[in-house]
Amino acid sequence: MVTLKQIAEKLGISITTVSKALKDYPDVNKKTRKLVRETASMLNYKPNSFAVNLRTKESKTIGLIIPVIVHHFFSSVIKGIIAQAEKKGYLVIILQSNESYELEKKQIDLLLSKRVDGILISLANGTADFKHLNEVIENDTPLVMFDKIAKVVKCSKVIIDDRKAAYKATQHLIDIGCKRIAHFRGPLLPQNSIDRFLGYKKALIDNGLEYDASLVYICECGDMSFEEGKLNAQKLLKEHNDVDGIFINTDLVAIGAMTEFSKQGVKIPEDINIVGFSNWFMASVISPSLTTINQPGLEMGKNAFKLLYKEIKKKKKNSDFTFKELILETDLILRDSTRN
Amino acid sequence: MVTLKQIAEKLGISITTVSKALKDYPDVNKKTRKLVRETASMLNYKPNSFAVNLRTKESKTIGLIIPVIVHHFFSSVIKGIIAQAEKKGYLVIILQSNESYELEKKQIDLLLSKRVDGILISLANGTADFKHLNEVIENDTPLVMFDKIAKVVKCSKVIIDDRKAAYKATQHLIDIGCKRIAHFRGPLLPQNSIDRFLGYKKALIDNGLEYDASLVYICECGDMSFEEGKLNAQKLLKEHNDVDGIFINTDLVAIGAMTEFSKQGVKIPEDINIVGFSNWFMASVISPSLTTINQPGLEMGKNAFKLLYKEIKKKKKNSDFTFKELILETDLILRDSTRN
DNA sequence: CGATTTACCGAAAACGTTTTCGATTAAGAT
DNA sequence: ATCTTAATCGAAAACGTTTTCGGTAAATCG
Repeated sequence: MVTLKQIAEKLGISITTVSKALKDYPDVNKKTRKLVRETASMLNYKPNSFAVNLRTKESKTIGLIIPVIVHHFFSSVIKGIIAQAEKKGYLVIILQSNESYELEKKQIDLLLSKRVDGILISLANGTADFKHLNEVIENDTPLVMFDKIAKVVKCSKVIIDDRKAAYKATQHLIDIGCKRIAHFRGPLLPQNSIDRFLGYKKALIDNGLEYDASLVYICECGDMSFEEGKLNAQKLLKEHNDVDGIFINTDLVAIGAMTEFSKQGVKIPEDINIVGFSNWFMASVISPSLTTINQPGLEMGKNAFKLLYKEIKKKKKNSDFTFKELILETDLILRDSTRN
Repeated sequence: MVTLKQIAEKLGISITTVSKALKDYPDVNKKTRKLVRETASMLNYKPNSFAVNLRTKESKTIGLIIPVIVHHFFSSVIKGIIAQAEKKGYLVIILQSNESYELEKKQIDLLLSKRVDGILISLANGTADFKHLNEVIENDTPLVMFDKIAKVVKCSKVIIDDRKAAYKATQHLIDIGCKRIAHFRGPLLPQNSIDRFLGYKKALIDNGLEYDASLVYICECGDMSFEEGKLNAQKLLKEHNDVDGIFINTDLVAIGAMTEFSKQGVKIPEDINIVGFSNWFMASVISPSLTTINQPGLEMGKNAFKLLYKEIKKKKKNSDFTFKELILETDLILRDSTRN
């Protein structure tokens, strides 16, 4: 591997001058600059990034912690982040927390010890304690959270208005005439889950419908899944035969439920109307296609990186920075799982 | 940020001793070792990885270049790689080539200049030139390719036997009585596409069926997609009314085709039997569910990293290394899109 | 008791940059 | 001829670690 020193020796000048020439410093002769550049590219010189990192105290690398990777929404977010980061010359290290708080903690530590320039995170469902995140902030490492966030932590965030979106979804069910609307809410903890539930509840009450807690199905299992949808559908059919609409926390669960319903001869949307959440690609492809809320993963990823980037820049200039909370718009996408 | 120097000063000993104590060198007194460890953790010391990298000439980081991220198979591969890497203390930087040869080239350069310890890559559909890959090898950076590989390049590889799998898929169509079997082969270039086509062709010939080139549909567009399936299905219906089976290059295209068929009143599997490829999760969920070939993404990712890791280790020890080509098993998964 | 071994410690070089601060020379001004 | 200014270069420190190689003192041995 060729170094500045080798170029310097070959040209009979100092390392300093070579370094400055390559960075186009005005205090080196234009002819020398040209000469240096030429021999550098001739020798295929590439700066040793380890040395550069050490000297400049930055690695042009950020860390990303995400609950799951094999997931339409999250992989879209990843794509958005990587695309935006590449534009600004940043690389991204990806870690999967697997919805585990313990792993998440370790991974934060790992990233801090690697001295990444910033951290992007979407929380695991289980994290209720935020010491590790505050450690990042105390460490003076820029941090931005997206989608699954903790409101308490003082950092920038990019989210959707889950409550509003859930309200919109439920309102749609009411508008098309549903009277008994159930809700599959998924796990208890994450803020999204809570907010979507609250939006659902508020829509019912605002429209003069009774809120019945027995119509809300919680997921005991750790991860949202197809199976969960099937199980909840089975339970629902046993316990309530008057339900005519369901607002379901996430598309995959909705698809599981639909599979179970069609297996048991329950017609969608004739017998039960279903609205999902996220707009997975799959939702447009199954039959009947699934009415759902569009969750803009790509945009979320891009914006999360943009916020992080701003903070990194500010930190470098030592100017102070105020946290932003960005709320992205969502749309209700009408399809065949709800009647018009 | 606390450094070795600060610990040394606090304890009145040398930097050397502190460093050695933290690495449990036998030539430092056990009491000193303990003392150093304690004050280090008290001061929350974390080694400066920039300095460590520079000194040890390794970053414990590998690069991964992948054509697309939002993709069931590829995101599974990513998960496998990350999981395995984490076990061995490696981090992974992910880049998306977006099926573009130009981008792929730039990204290779980027990773080399970042001095990653190794590179994992699945080729873009368009890459027919392999200079950039040979550059990696000349650079003495361990390289392993997976799934979309170039046979010519001298490095380790992990793949499936696309030809055999395609043969198996086509044989299944023949076994259930299909006489006119079409093939949607996707783009021309990548090796997988070629091999799957060859497997399809060989199965026909081995079974005494005529190979008809007009039954093979190529994709003009760059990326395999749902739309491509629809388009090909439309064309097929116009051009050939006697086709009773199709082997389709990838599940997403198959699902697009099925959507078009059911829209046009063609019944599956009664009128046309369909076999896909990859076993996307979606394939099990749509109706009718899709018979397909199981492509073990997670395993592929894990094994790709394992091979890379071995090579990295060997390189460190300066012992020589022979490239391995790992071929993973695939299964035909019978579902409702083919009759039994 | 002198010689050898053992246990423990530290000085210093090295990794390859970046950047500050002088130094030198030549040109221009007086 | 002297002084100022501009143009061009380089020495050296610094970033924080790892590791080699000696050095000292105490312990062991003959």
